[in-house]
Amino acid sequence: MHMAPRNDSCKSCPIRHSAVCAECDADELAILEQVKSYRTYAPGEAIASAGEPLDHLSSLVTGCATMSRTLEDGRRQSVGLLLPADFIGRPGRNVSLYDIEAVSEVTLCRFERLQFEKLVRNTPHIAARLLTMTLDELDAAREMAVTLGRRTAREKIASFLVSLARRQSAATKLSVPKAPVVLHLPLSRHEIADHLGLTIETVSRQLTMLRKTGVIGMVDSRDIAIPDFERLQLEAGEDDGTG
Amino acid sequence: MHMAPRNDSCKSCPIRHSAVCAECDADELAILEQVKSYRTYAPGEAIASAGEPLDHLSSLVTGCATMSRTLEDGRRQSVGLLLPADFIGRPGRNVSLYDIEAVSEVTLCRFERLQFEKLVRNTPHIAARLLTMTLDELDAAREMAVTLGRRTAREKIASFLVSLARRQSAATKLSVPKAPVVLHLPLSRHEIADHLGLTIETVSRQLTMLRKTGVIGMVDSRDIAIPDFERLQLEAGEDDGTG
DNA sequence: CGGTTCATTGAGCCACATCAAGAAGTGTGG
DNA sequence: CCACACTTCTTGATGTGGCTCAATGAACCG
Repeated sequence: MHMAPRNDSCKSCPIRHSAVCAECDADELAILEQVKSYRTYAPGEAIASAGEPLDHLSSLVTGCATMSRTLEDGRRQSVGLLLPADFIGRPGRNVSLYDIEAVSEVTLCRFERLQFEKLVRNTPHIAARLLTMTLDELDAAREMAVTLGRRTAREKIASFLVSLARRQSAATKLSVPKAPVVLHLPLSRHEIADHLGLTIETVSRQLTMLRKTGVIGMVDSRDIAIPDFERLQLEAGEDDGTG
Repeated sequence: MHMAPRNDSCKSCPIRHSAVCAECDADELAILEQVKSYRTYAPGEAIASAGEPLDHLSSLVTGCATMSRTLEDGRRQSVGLLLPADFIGRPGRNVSLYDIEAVSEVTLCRFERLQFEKLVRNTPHIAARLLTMTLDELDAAREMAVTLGRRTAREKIASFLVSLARRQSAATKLSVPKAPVVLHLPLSRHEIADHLGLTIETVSRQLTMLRKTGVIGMVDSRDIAIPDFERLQLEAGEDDGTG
């Protein structure tokens, strides 16, 4: 629970143009500068817990986190993978419905809840951006539901790799990853399993199946080579709705 | 594809206080009155199709619809059950990502897309309400992900009944359904199966299991009696995140 | 009445879970 | 530098929840 970098300028912020502040002009940014604060979390550290108060709203600046629910008997399901620019928390609610856990070292750009809610009310650029981001998350959550409900283990793994590759290349401005060569997995097998509603053993087995059939290559257990992205999409049983 | 009631007054609208217009004042309502139009759909009729243009945004006024995706080989997964007050369509996108299908006779209160987007920009009460509703849908979609990914068939069925009972009693202002006695299922076995990532046979079997163990009673195949709501919640493996 | 659709029930099977055992990496202390 | 513990990943053997296939029943309708 260490405080992080003194307030860096928003101008040099890596998520300046993709986070909730993306549409803000210079004046609005100046206000954000005044009320924001950074905080970092170590890998494995809890950022929020289901049912507990969450009195800051934040943007994830660097690192990776998961959002999950654990049932009484220990079954866990991830409901979202948080990457840079993703927003954490819900304006209008001071309790988290999910556990949010840092997977790698995470830096958040935080706003005190009441202050941020006031900003949302008074800053149309923030409200509009927040709406757009929430709608995008909703699409992603529904896509997840299709995967969890109807895809096979193999398709789930392939889908996961595809969506990860897409998000990674979106961050580097290539909307269609032509040859991302190698994809780094931010999650362990266990975390992937929880994300896809599988067990670690099934995740491991399906990854080796994909490797043995040449769909992917494995540099090491966390780095996946994708020689043919379209073939991977095919394995994912993708149906992007444009049919 | 028949046009529905001439423009009824918003004042007598059944979803006046729960739809996207809920927070509007009299002046704002007057504007909505001018640009809205009603349309009804027969049971089974398509309201939108995945990948096809959707040039109206609407509120569902009466009836019930599903939102789903069908994969090439016919596997179908519902990603949402649309009931009165629910919003259909996404501002800023003119294509639907999902099939939306009337399950019963449906009446929509529709707005032409560009007009509505302008309203969102210029009417904070609408923008704020839309954000709140979108955040609620996001919570629901994530809850769905937990159910699809980690609950057993029996728990899925019980969860579904619980959430249906909650939504039904929310519509009638009781936040905790004390004894809703009998719950009407708006969906067929097939539609329930697609909603829960199961087959019709499993849905049928689990319903009879719940009946045989006394958790529910069946008036007929579409009407379920719930003698003890808490017991049903227990069967659902509910973990509402509050502790 | 037959035809059609929807729900239930049974028998058998299979994809994925569970249980169990290595293997490979990583960090710590001597 | 190695020995050891510990964690993560892989692989194999076996079990099972829910799917598939198939038949029957029940409601509706022309």
